Amino acid sequence: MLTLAIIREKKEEVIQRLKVKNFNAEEIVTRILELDKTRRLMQQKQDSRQNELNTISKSIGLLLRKGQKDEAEASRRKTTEIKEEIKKISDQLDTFESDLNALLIQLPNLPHHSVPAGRGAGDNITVREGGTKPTLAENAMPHWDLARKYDVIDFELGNKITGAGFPLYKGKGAKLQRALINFFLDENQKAGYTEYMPPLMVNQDSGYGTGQLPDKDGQMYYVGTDNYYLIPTAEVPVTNIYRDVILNAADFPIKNTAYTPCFRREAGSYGKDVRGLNRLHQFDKVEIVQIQHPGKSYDALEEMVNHVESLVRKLELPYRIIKLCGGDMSFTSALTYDFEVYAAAQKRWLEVSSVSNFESFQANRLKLRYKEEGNKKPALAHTLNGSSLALPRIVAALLENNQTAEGIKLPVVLHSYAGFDLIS
RNA sequence: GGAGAGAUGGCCGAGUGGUCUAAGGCGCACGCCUGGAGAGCGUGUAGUCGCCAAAAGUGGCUCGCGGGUUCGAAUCCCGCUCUCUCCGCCA
Repeated sequence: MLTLAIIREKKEEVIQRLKVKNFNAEEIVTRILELDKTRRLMQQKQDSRQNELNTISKSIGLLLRKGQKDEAEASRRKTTEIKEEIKKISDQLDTFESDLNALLIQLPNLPHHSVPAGRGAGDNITVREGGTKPTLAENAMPHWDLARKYDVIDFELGNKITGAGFPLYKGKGAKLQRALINFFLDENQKAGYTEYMPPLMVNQDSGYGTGQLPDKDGQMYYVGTDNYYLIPTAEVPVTNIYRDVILNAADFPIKNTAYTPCFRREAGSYGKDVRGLNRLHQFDKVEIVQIQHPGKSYDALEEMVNHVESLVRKLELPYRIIKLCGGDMSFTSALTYDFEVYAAAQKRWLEVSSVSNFESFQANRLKLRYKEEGNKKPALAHTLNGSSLALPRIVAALLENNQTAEGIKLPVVLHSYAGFDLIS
């Protein structure tokens, strides 16, 4: 969430910049500032009364030691009123604080200055494209038909075992998953990322830390017996490593990567969006996370984009990099680049990665800070993450784009990882 | 799942109702000493919300978390979480 400090100091700028995200913050910001002002006044009152009480208590101790019982008794009588007042103020303060917090949580992150205004996907900007779209034969099939033809993914069986959106990979289909995961992790490691294998369920604090809770709890699978959530992305556990942590400036950059299955309820999705591998309830993804010094986070973002681009190029897929407009960006992001690959049989662009800088928005919730040499107070760090990459849509594009009369030809880079070069 | 023990600062560890403003040690930083290093000596060593233009200073809060008792709680009471030991179960 945004810091109170920035709202206090740059009220108008906050309101203006949130308009880029089509968010009218005027009313909330005004109420926040009012509440904040009252809260501070009340705290002053409480602090001074508490100070009085502490002083009296101490003097009672001294009087009793000296044996002056009557004086001690007189002091004790004075405290009743003060205590009542403190109790009253502190109850009010609690209410104000939770009201204030409830409002703060509603404000989305400020978009970076370079983010274009816009309503939705139509206003996004294509930064660059790469690769070449293949020319497919007349009878080219979408990946769900190819998956059946070569018996590599069984959607019906997944349906039987669990339900829709839980495919079952088989034979070379399963091996291809493993190959892609290893390929991505190896590439990430070469780029300086440390590999993690985190828990797949997280507690409420972690869900709150990265922003999935309280608003998007309907998007996560919830294990009520133990009050845990299945992770929708490795971002949640891997970023929460640093919850309530104060780093040294010398610790930057922190670069972590993790492969995990991801679980998403995807309530409300339907139609061609969910056909085949296009949108699943369980899928595999390799994630990269960086914790950065605020002054370096945008360099890190570019570095991450370039890295993800190198992966897509090695897979020989036609792709485009898109800078999201304000209206299409997530609540928590300050700047996001999406990667899309072209699935030639569906003739659709499929999102395979989303690389974002959250600046201090997540860090504020996480209480993730760092200390600068010579600086007394800790400051919020910046967090970034991106997919590198999400598997199902990559597989969809690989199947569709590389279909030939002989079978599906894998890109060279995967041959050694998969142990085969053709699915037939 | 059953029984028991425990949670104190960066770390170890003392503290069972009132100079706890948390002893002592280790670590770290700085200074003195030294040709240099070490040893030794000295000083400092958290977070957070306020007040103050800011620094300095200063008030409140924080001894796992949340309540309670009391003029006063690290210390007493209740609830929760987590850790450890033993038993049971188990890939």
